[in-house]
Amino acid sequence: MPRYVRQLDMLLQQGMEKVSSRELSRQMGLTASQIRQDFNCFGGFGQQGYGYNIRVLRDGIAEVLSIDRDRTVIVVGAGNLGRALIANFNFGKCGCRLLAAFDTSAELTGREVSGTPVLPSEDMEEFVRYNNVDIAVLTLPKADAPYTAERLVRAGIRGIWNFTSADIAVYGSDVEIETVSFSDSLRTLCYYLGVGEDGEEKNA
Amino acid sequence: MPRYVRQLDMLLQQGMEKVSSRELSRQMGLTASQIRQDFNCFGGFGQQGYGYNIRVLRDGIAEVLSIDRDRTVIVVGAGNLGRALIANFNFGKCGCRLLAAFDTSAELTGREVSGTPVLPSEDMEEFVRYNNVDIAVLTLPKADAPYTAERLVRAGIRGIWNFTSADIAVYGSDVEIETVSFSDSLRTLCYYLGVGEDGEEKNA
DNA sequence: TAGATTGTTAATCGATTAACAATC
DNA sequence: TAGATTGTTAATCGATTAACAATC
Repeated sequence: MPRYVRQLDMLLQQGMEKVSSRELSRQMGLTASQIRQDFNCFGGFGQQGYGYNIRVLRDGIAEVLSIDRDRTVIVVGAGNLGRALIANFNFGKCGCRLLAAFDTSAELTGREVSGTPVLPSEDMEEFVRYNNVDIAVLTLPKADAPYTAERLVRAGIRGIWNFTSADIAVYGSDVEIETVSFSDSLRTLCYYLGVGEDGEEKNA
Repeated sequence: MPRYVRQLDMLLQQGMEKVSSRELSRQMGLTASQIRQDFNCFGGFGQQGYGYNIRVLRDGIAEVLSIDRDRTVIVVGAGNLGRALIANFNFGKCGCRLLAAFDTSAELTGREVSGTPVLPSEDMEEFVRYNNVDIAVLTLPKADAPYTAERLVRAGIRGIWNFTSADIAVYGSDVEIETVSFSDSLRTLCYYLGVGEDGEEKNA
């Protein structure tokens, strides 16, 4: 579903105003049928004989998906990955506002990265409580992840965007966890490479 | 599917030898039924009344998925994200071998990052051809992605692991593309946060 | 033999597709 | 009116689940 938002954003950027299910189907590799059905679940945004107004549709989906709700975010771990996200990732595009980053290293704290302050890890809980932070981005060493996640949950975090390969279990609390698994993704790619090599099915 | 490999690897690391479908189902949040069915597609690895030998099962799945085939990899773009992957991501775990990184910046080229040489972008095509590189990791600015992808494809790359938000279209060639979309992932997280807030369905 | 757990079939469920009437 | 394109229903397909006999 988020793919729709992404694609529609892209079309908006290109200055397009309307799009038909058929056109989108070509762009996204889905059936027109499926797209119409999906959009219809969200309530009727289309107009027969015309198509969909991209702006209206995009905001409608974002609304249903509760994107664009101005979530507050902190990055925990200002290593290469953390800094990459701070500097290059557009949090605003997802309705999120990055408030600060945290790190344990004295070398990093006190500085700013692309306008985002890097604060000492000790202040994290207080910051989360005081600023009512919604989401924590975990970009720290795997070993520190479970412990840090626990601290965040206790401080009242609502969602964890987990970039470590540690699997974060948060029993009992209703904190949402979204894990970005690089190895799953790379393995998927390797799998398709393999399929391409063999003649589809078996071929010892 | 790659999740199975990841979970089994984890169990191996913990020194476990066997696992039952029921146990795995609890760990992974799936039905035991589903797991048995999945594993059966790969050929019978289990033993009634005993369970599955983790080692045998893991290698069996990896075999079918054509993981562990010793793919060669280069990282294209040695910015924060590229360096984060070079330094922290375990390519070997996915059956991949990182050969080199490439960048346009003279400041970076010639150096090494965690033992991986960073080479000038001009040499990329030759390197890909000469070393028969399978996979290119795109961790460069979005604007440079399409052009660079084209160069790689012409040089004979077989798969692209795309970390940019550009969508890489490779018409005509059979190059596999796997895109890691941070914004899709974050939006998914935001969506679930929203669902948690409302009383499930409608609740204006 | 008794207990555990798989392999496999049949039943259920949901998602995708095809088709077409409704309507702009 | 004619053309385009949606909204929506019905048909198809595949994936998930439940159940149980086979067997270690």
